[in-house]
Amino acid sequence: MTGSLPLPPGPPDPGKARQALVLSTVGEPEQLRSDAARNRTRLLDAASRLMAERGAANLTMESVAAAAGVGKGTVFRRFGDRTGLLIALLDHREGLLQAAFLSGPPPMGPDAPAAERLHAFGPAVMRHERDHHELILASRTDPLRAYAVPAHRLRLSHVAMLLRGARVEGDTELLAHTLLGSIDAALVHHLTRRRGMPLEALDQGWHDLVSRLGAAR
Amino acid sequence: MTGSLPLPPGPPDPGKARQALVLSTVGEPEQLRSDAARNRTRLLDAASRLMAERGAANLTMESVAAAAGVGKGTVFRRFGDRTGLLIALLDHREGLLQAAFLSGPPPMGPDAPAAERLHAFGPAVMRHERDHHELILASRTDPLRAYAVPAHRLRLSHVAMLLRGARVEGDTELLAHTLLGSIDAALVHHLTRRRGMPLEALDQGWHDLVSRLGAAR
DNA sequence: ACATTAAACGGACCACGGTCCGCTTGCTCC
DNA sequence: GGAGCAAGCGGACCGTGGTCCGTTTAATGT
Repeated sequence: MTGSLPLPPGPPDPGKARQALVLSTVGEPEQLRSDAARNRTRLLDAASRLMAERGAANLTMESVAAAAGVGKGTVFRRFGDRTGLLIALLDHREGLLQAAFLSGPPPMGPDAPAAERLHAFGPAVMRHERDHHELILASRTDPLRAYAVPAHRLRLSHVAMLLRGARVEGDTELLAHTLLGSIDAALVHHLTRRRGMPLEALDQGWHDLVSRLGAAR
Repeated sequence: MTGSLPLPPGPPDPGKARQALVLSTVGEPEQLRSDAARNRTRLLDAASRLMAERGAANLTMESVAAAAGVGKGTVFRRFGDRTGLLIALLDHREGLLQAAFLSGPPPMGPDAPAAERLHAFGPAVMRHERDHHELILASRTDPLRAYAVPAHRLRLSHVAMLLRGARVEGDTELLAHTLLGSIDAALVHHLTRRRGMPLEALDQGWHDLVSRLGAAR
């Protein structure tokens, strides 16, 4: 989230990085000049519409700029590059999922015991990924970039927290990475679409894995 | 491996897909016309040299073609696209690793018990990835493509086999995916380079994970 | 109101990946 | 060794991502 511009604006953030992560549910694009803010929303709307019409693969920066009625340079200034635009777009759609596990009702939300929340987390993420796979996959041009996306970092710290809450022993950060890896969008898509594995089998695999790591339901 | 051309030549493979996977240690580029074969090796040599000189990011298809003394079209004909070239290049370098776990000495090779082989597998893969991270990361443009690379499929079926050999219960294919995901090149690079985690901690995490899945050493 | 200035804008420009198609060349079969 | 032909070749061509820089504009201070 944060819609932080990849390079142009630099890091004006003095000392609240930690809070920024916690608060980074869904994008507060930090203050922009009025014209810039207006163009930002125009661009996201245009991109969203074009993607729905012609698919992510056919989404060109120039067409987005034209549809939003701005110059191409403006798109790059705002989002850094094509991937940045796609990530910003994706960001818009993470709100519900994040609300569900941060503050929603049990079993995902904070009123359920940690182990239960953990068990509920995987299936919910996989369904979210199924629903947005085109955008997610399209935004994965650079394999390293995914780890820097705030939405991913939020998931990671959330899972690590749940592991600790469920009294799972060991390096919880590493285990969280492993758990998230097992429900990675690309893997899920590969297994369900190309290999024909039903999503329920993946749910089962998730529960099995979580249990083996020591978080009984 | 197999260096099978992504699209142009089509699927002339009648009914030995399974054997092909098993045999696909390191590339037998199926029979090519003499000039094509010669150009193929020239191209791989040129690409390898240019990559060493200027880095993977600066490797352009045109420069490779020029360095090999062929036309640009030839490069695309042979490797399909840039990613195909990078994967073919990577293929060349997988030989030692594959030999080590397919037919090398214990603890990786076939003369050790399955659980022990499994424990030895992770650290070996991670070191291989560390040594070739630039090429591996550069070849990961399309997140789905990685699953289709024969080297990956070989690792997958190998790990699944070891899991069965170690009498691990459950969906071994799914578990193998999870295990491989936990030592994915991008993740390892992220954790060691960007997060400063020592590789030994990842080794430890691997042993821990394998043990929790039920393969005691 | 006006001056000042940093930020935003936009489109010409460039480099690279990928395609296309007319030409050439190495194989196979007589 | 020659004919026929599928495979290979190469470079002109095109679309798109990304950069650059001269111009415009919104905010701020007086």
